[in-house]
Amino acid sequence: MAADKENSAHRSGCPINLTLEVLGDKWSLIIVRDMMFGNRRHFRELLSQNEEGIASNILADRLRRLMAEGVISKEDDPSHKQKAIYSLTEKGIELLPVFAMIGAWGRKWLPASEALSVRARLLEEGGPALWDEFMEELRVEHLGAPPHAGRPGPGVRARLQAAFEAVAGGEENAPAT
Amino acid sequence: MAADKENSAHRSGCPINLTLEVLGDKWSLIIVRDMMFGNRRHFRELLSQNEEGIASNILADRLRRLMAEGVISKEDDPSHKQKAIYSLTEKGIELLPVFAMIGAWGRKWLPASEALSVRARLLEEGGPALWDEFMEELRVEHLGAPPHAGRPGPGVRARLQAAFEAVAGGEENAPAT
DNA sequence: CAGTTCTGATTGCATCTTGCAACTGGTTGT
DNA sequence: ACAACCAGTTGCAAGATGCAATCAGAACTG
Repeated sequence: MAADKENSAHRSGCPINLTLEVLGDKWSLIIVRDMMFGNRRHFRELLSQNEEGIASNILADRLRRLMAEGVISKEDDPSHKQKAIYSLTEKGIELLPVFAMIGAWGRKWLPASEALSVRARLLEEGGPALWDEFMEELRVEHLGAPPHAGRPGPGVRARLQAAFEAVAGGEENAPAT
Repeated sequence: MAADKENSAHRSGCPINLTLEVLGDKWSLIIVRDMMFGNRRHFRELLSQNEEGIASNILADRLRRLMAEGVISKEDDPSHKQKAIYSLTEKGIELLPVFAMIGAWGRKWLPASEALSVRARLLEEGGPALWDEFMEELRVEHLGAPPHAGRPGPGVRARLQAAFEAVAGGEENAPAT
């Protein structure tokens, strides 16, 4: 049923337009963000731990669309017959630079909260080198790629999370790890 | 001017979420794209020369929202008592890196047409240096900033347009200058 | 100076999308 | 057996979108 992906008559062949046709709504990128930076992989995690309060039918619909577009994938959780694990594909992982730029713009021009801006700031300051390191990490976690040798210490997400908690600790309840 | 920007009860203070609340729909970025890369400054130009066929009521609504958010501004055209000129603000101009990243992703992962991908490719290859040059150019055109001395030859948009026409010339009718 | 065209929009209406709350069928833990 | 948990689905109201027609004022055209 997901075989018909190309026949849906795009508005135009412009790369920006095509991207907007896939991701141009208020929820799709929020879900990818939670998977990427919050490491949420199950339906319930994406539903209940979502900062913005997504509805379950919207979540189900967007997960379906993102799968059809090949941005994420879904497998059975071997430990729980009923649990599904959602993963980013390479196509999804490579949205990281887009997030970095969007985060930088939002941090500069919109009333972003101090705590939630820390990740964006670090990602911006780290530049392409940090993005590459994070993307490598995501490939290990989501695609099962072999881990890079000679890269000890906490991963990029752990570092971003630690920085967030250092700022958020005193002002609000920190979300579960 | 837009004094009531903070009171609209955001879903969350996350920079990515806030950006999506402003630009997360299928048309807003299309309009900014046409203003930025197509140099369209009038309602009619944005309406009739739009590749994707935006409806006039949607265009009017989005122009209103983008103005309320401070991404664009509107002035009277002195030559025509009825014409309005829309301009990018600094906030709007600084969306360029976001476009560059979105364009790069769309070009790589979606079925973008050859001709319409050329601009995205050049923007990607040019990197931050080219983006800065283009943003300076936009500041001159849209904000009335003094032009940089010692930068002769065609501007960035003209170069992107020339590259587009070189590819599109043989396969389709080129849009009017 | 009448008629046509051009300007930036607005209106009505049908259809698609979104949001909320309740609910389902099955699984797991006690 | 029973409650809690899992990934969703369903029904319905409200809002957003798309299309075509229309509008009023300003500007060219003869």
